[in-house]
Amino acid sequence: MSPSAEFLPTIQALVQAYQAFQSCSATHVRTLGLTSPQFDIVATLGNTPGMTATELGGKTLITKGTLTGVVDRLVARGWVERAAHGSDRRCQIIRLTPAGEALFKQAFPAHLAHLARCFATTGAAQHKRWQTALHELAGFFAKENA
Amino acid sequence: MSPSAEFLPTIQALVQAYQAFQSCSATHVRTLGLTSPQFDIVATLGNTPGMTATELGGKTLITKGTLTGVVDRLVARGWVERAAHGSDRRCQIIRLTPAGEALFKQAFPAHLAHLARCFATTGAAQHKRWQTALHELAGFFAKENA
DNA sequence: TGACATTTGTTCTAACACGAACTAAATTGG
DNA sequence: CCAATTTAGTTCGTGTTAGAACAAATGTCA
Repeated sequence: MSPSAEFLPTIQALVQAYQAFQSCSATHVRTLGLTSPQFDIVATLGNTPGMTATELGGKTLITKGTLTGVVDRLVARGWVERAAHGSDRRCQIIRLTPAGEALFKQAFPAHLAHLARCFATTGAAQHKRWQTALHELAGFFAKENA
Repeated sequence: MSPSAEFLPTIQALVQAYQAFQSCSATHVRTLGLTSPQFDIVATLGNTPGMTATELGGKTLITKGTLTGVVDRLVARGWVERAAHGSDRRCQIIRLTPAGEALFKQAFPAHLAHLARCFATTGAAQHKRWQTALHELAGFFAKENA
């Protein structure tokens, strides 16, 4: 059947690692009153003057169609606002409100600390190895899309 | 700000690798007329006598609440059926219909071949390294959940 | 300048995702 | 044997997701 399929365990491991991270991260983020994508956006906008939706989508890996809805909900909660772009009337600047800034200053370090606990016993060398492996792996999939 | 945060690039790389895979895989699966979870279920049920929903959810990493809906849609398309469990009336056996078997025999090798093309230039040693790295990584997140 | 193409963000549809609440069936303890 | 608990699967509410179609604004180029 399958010629060799030695790559299947790799894929399985990738999915498992991702889901384990997602579960660990999302569960904690929810205790802060946010969903994962919402946290992602607040974290990306923190300590910046704001950015366009396209730029924000690029950094957070959220599709533009999805981004509209996520930002809508953040706007509804008063953490984010849409402002006009100076020169391009198609664009908007999406940025944190003061309430959003306050949320960022509280939630971001809290979540960072949570993640740091997962990696308490790891060193820089291990991270380098992981990052190398993951970048290689991503490259093989990206290659197909081009 | 952040104490060290040397783990952030690792997480970023993990998310990127996963999304690259998802995108590459889902795009191809869609050309076969299936969504990713649907393919996952058909692939899991292929060459088996069927299994309970709990078992199926465990293998595919799909939550039971989600599984109901995905299986519903597969049943509606005539690829999957729910049968009574012999001894436990709470359980059902979820299994492929003949049409589902036919789909499996066609779609599974096709998708495997697509993935194999991504990894055409890799060897067993590289897969071993990747799998080791990913299992380590997953372990650090799973540890937190326990 | 003016037709054409590109870019930006929204809307729409279908599907997935997760937790929580729920029903029914089985299991356990006393 | 029966009450209390556990397990299996569905339903529900909210939110995310991707892709396609769309309108408005901008850019290109002859």
